[in-house]
Amino acid sequence: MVSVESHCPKWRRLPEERPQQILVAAFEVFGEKGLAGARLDDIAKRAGVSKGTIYLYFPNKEALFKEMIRQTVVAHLERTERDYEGKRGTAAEQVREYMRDWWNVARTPAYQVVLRLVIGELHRFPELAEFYWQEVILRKQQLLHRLMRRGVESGEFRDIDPAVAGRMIGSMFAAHTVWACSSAVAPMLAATSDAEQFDQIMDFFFRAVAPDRSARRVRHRARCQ
Amino acid sequence: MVSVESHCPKWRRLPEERPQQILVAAFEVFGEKGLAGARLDDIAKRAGVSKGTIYLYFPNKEALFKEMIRQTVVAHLERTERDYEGKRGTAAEQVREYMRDWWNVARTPAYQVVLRLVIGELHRFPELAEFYWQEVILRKQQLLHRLMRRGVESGEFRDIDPAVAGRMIGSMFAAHTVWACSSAVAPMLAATSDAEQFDQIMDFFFRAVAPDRSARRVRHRARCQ
Amino acid sequence: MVSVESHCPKWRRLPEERPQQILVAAFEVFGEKGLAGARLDDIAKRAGVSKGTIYLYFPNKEALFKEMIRQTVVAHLERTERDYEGKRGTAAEQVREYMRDWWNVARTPAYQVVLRLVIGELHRFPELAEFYWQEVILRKQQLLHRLMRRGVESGEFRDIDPAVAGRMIGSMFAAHTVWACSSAVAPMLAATSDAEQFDQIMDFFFRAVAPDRSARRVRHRARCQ
Amino acid sequence: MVSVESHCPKWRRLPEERPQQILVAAFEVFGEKGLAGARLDDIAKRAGVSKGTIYLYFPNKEALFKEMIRQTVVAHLERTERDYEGKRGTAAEQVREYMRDWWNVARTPAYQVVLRLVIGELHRFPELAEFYWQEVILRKQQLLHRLMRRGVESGEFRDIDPAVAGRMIGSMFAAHTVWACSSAVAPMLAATSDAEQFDQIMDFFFRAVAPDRSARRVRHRARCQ
DNA sequence: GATGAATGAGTATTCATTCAT
DNA sequence: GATGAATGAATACTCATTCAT
Repeated sequence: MVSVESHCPKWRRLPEERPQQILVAAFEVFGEKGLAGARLDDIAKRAGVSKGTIYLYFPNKEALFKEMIRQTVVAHLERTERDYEGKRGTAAEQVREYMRDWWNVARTPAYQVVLRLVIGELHRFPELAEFYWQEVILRKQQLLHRLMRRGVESGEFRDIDPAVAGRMIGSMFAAHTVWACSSAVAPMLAATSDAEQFDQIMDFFFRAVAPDRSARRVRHRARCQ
Repeated sequence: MVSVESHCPKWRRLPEERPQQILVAAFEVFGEKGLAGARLDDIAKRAGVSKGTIYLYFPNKEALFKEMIRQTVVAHLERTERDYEGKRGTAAEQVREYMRDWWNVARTPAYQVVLRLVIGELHRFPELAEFYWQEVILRKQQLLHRLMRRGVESGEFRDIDPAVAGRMIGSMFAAHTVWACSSAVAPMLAATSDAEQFDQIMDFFFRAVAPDRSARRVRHRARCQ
Repeated sequence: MVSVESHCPKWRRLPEERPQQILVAAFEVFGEKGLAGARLDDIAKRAGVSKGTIYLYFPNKEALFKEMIRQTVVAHLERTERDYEGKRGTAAEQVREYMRDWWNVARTPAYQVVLRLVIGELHRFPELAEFYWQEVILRKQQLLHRLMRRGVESGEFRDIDPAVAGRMIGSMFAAHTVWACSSAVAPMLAATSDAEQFDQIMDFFFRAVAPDRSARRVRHRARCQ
Repeated sequence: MVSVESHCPKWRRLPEERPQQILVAAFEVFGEKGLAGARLDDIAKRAGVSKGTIYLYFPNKEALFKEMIRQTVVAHLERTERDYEGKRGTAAEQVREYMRDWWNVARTPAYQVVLRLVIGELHRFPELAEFYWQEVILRKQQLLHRLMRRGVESGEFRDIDPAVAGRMIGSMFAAHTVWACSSAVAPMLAATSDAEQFDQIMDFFFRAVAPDRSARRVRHRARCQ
């Protein structure tokens, strides 16, 4: 978890855990109420500090919100980002393992809160959106691309564009994650356990990328770069 | 399009087009600012009525928001909901046609606005979420289930659980739609045209539900329609 | 008294006397507390309106302050600005009459409040300072210049630079006026009635501009232009 | 310069130059922002101490303000207050010399800052106003009275009430000084140099107090000193 | 019906003051 | 003594809601 002052030198030195307390409280309250709905009073109360103290560490409500997103996402990244390419196993095994990690993280209440906030309010903070894109989505997709490409080369997968494959599995994961935390569509998943959902997605995915019947070996084509 | 007073008898008769003007304006402003960020002044101004007039037709801001969602969704339903079972063609053809309709609707700016609002704020309005579930998601899924079941029975598709298949294609559609309107992940789709995205999803889907190797061949038609 | 909306079209139509009520209350509170010390709650209470109503007519506290100054000064101008040149009488008589008008106005509590505010806070509002200079000080001085010049030409006064004469009598008036409302120096004037003060100033002034002993007629010199 | 603790025993011993540092910083900040506009943070920062340290030497912001005024004024007094009665020269010469000293001091930026603060905010601090009256104004006027009385007795001046003469020249000086530092009326003085202004005031003054025509001639010396 | 002036509760933000270290 | 983190009362400003016209 990256500490606060590494991002913005204008915030004062943290005299212990104050910024973390505040961010934790902010996470809860923003998660419940959204950006506009959250009251600084509530955040302060939940953090066990006074309202003024928040302003000692964050210049305003928006900065607090953005830092909360940033830090949660960073924490998430650090928890999931490992080098899967150095690992042993078939490409399929690696993809499955990587997606399982992602799935586990995505089941986290914290992740779901961030996800809802990201979808609902990120478009108002372009730099934050850019950060999210660069550090979260792009990195995830790039790793997936590498794994898929290896699988294509080894003949485990058919000759699918890795970017398309990454997007497809990403889309299924993202939607299932949002649905899981959205009351509106939760009933759709009610009868299916988390583990089943994961297996269903992976099974669906592997079938879609399974090698064509006739060709075990795939020719490297131009678009695979 | 369902008229306003059918939902709530306490709203007065519509004496021309007042409620529609207001809802249209509300749609724009809520879409830009979200529920909490939208100001009734702005909605009134954009609707060309006075702020007080809004209260002649809607008891408060939340009701206006809910009615806007409801009506947009209803309009959307009416535009897409047709009986695909009576149609001719293979199950795959019918699925593809149905999904194309859905895709076209989902590309609509209006739909994307609703989608963002739904994800961000629907959890605060349980009855609305219930309505959304019943009238949008469930109906869509049930139709898909029927089409899938027919395809399975006819041997066009492998023996997949129709609910799972519906969920998978739904998840891909939903995520691609959200992404298209979310600045955070928009770059991921930038290089791919709408038509390509649709084809990629459908191709991916049909491969995943294709009958097993040993079973009878399914005629794949030129997938560029 | 110039009405409010003639200055700034962005303020809404005044639906009777609302802006005046507010300005009158603002005048009192600002006069007692100064710009920073005045609370909008107090102004609203004293005006008999709610706090929000103030914002219906004035975009913020500063604008209210500035408008109050502007309007008081304008009112003052309209009360004093007459054409003294068309009047009959010697230049000395006209000067005396004009200064008496000024004196009377300057004794007004309102004027003293404005004066203190002007000296204390005007330097933060350059446009307002410019307005004050153009509309109040410059106009007064220019009229004085004309009167003095006539007196010099007619031989009633010695060949004094009208600008200097205007500045001198202005300085005495200004200081006496500030002193009268300043607790710090009020004791200095305590023993002297208003009428006496006026007579003393005028007597002092006329002696200082009295023609030189030897010359009844004054030669027009270059600097009198 | 009167040291701090002679005024208020509750302030602790000065352990070097701390209080002076603070007062100097306070002078600058109060001068720029006024009483209410000045922030203790800024004063502390400019003094190079922590905010808490200010409270070691001054019980609160107002006391700091008052002490600053007091000390500036005292310093001013000590710089100008000399015994002019023991000096040689005519009364007119002594008046001129005394006024020149005053004028020089009044041109000081520091004095102008104090002047603005005094006019704008002194009315809220009656004891400070009393102090100002006793120590600044009264002492100045009394010395002027003595000089004037001597001049009247010697026939240099006409038989004018010394208090009135003192008030008149004081009023001209005060106003010119305020004007010089007030953006609102600064243009009025722009074309006239400091030295010219002084000469104009003194010339105007000496003419107004010159002995009547019939009385004995007063030697007017080259008024350009 | 329609208006828009009026309301006042609600909230972000500031800053003088305190006090544990 | 000195610090500066913490406090929370104070206050400008907003905006959903009401209601007299």
